[in-house]
Amino acid sequence: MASLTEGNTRPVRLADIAKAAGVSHGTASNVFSRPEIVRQEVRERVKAVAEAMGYAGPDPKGRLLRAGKVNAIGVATTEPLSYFFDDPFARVMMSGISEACDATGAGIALVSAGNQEKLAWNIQSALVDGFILFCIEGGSRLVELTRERKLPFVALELGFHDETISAIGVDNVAGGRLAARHLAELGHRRFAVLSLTLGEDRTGFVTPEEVRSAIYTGTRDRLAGYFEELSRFGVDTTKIPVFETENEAASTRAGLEAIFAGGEPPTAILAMSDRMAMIAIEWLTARGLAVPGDVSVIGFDGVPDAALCDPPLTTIAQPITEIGRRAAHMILDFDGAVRRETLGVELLVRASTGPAKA
Amino acid sequence: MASLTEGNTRPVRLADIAKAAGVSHGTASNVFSRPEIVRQEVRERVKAVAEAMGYAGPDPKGRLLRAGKVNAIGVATTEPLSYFFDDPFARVMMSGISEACDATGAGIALVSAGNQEKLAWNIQSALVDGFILFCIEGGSRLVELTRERKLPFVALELGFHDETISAIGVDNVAGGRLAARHLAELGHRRFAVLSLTLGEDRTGFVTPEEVRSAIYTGTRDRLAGYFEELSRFGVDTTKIPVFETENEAASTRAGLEAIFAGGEPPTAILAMSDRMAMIAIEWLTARGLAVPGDVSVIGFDGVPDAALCDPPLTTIAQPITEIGRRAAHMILDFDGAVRRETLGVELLVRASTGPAKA
DNA sequence: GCAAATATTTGAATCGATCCAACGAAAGTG
DNA sequence: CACTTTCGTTGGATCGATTCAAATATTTGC
Repeated sequence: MASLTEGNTRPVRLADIAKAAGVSHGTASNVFSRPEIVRQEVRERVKAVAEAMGYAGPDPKGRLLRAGKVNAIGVATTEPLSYFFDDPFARVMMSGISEACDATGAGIALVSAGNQEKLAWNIQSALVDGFILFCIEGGSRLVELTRERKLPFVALELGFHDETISAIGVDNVAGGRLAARHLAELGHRRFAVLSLTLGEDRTGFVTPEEVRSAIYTGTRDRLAGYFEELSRFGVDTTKIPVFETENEAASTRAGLEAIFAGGEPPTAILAMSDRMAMIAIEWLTARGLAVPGDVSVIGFDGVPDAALCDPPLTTIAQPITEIGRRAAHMILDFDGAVRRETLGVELLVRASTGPAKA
Repeated sequence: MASLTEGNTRPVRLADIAKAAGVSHGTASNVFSRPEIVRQEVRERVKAVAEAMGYAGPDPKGRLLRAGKVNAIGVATTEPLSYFFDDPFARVMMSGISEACDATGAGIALVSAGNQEKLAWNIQSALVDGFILFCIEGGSRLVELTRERKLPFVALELGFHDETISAIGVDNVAGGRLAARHLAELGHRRFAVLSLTLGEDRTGFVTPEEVRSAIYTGTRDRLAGYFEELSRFGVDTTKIPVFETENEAASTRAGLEAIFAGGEPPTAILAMSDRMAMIAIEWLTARGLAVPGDVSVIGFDGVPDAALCDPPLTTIAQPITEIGRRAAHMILDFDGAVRRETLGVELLVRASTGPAKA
């Protein structure tokens, strides 16, 4: 009856099998990891014993310690885990990462955490060979934490001006210019910008000084691109309202309210993400303003949904999948070097932009 | 110069720190894992030494072996990894899983493999505390492989009639009936079915005998639901063409071609997935057939995209997020019991179904 | 000032495998 | 028949931590 009571018996280990089969643990190990070097008779006996004892196969936990390599790359963010499946930008990026991982047989471990403390723990204890960081918000902390693990990592979006870390991003200045030129050439002269965050935990209109001292250089560069190009067309960029949102519905709508509360509403909106752009289109339409009849809207990112909204969104497309693929390869083929890659962007003209109203 | 040559020096271990700081490794370990029980002076000294020597913190690989728990759940499929981010059904499901994992602080490891051999290896070596299996194709092999790991696991969709494994799925018979009744009540009498696979690696029209011997009971049950309900309305179900597809564009279109090649085209299509339903709508529209004017189409799943297509899809909605949540909890709160849960489905009437043409 | 109570530290044991130098046995060679 | 190969097997070392009973140090109480 003892055997019945001890229902919670510990699992059989390789050593147990070895002893029961009367072979050394070295041989038992070989039966599973390099069966070809073990004599057939022995191999079969050991396998039979393993089967009989209910052995689950070599435990990866043990193997891992010896082998050193996990064969998985961690993708980390400060957003909740569902971000990876809900956010269109993240999804396309993950698709690119998946592709590279599939090709090499590596796995993907998703790492995230709501609060700071858990984030630290999760980064510290993730079983991965390297990290890809989604530097959305709280990015600097994420980078610090990851740096301490002393594993290879890449930051997506060259958010911070830190040349010591590997990063992949797009030419934000060029993207900004492309967007601005497109609208300017359509005759627009009154603009408003829906901006991504410039620092942490901020929202609302921003002043030119705040722009200059921005932590997030990605945001700053897009803005710089917009402004540089618009000044060439003689637009007084100091008059352009720039509203910083959290890249979601509530703050974006608040921004639109604020922007359109003024006396001279813009005829074109430069949104720094497709998400904001789509929210803007919805808001404008609901307000009875025609897009692009009354107001033109241009996005940034080039997520698939942007092609499907009504009207289809004109936007600056990033090579999102390619960024993901490259990021994964940077980790998978890590050689110790710090790499910073900047990819090009492309203007995708669809139907949300049109000539300025006369 | 020796120090320069040995650039590839092995990383510092906890034991190195202990020695350098003149404490036992037990104490060194405590400094990191239970700092409160170490005298402040010692704690600070050890931390300083660690910092100076460039210690990356306790290696999770080592910790893991001792601790035994990974604190991550594996989600496995035989599809490529990108399936998790591309497929709408999978995405919603993952969202539910993420939610549960976020709440408990667990991580998610994505496991997949194109070929059989890699699949086996990936399942065997995944560092997880349990598995959630997406039993799409090759599901039975996936289940066998996973069973051998002797870790808790749940199959999504009670695909196989194996009462010994935990599974979560929906009442497919009820779903089939709901769909069939809806169309029958709209006056339809000529149907065609776009079916998910009944066995492995199959495609094309299926005979009633094949239906009876189907491996995938999910598919079989939906079909059974359709047929049971339609017979009540006096429809001769033996005349209904059932075309098995691979749930993607090419084979679905091939099915439609085949179905509409016959003399008496159907006025309503019962699709076993929203994906096929949406492909069908596209195909029909391109062919000049109005939906639902000429042909009504009903789907199955209730993925978000289905609400957005044109016309919005009438479908049988599964509580996808809830399934994901429950699956994750089954692993996270595993108690040794085999659980089989069947959730209800719901008819979502939108615009892709209408009265049969007089 | 001394015993008891409490706070720290130690070091061996453990987690579950893989690797590898060394060794014994069988087979091949001149 | 002695001598080298080849093939299989052995068992100790190692991967990098955590844990815990025992040893030692420090306080506290009287």
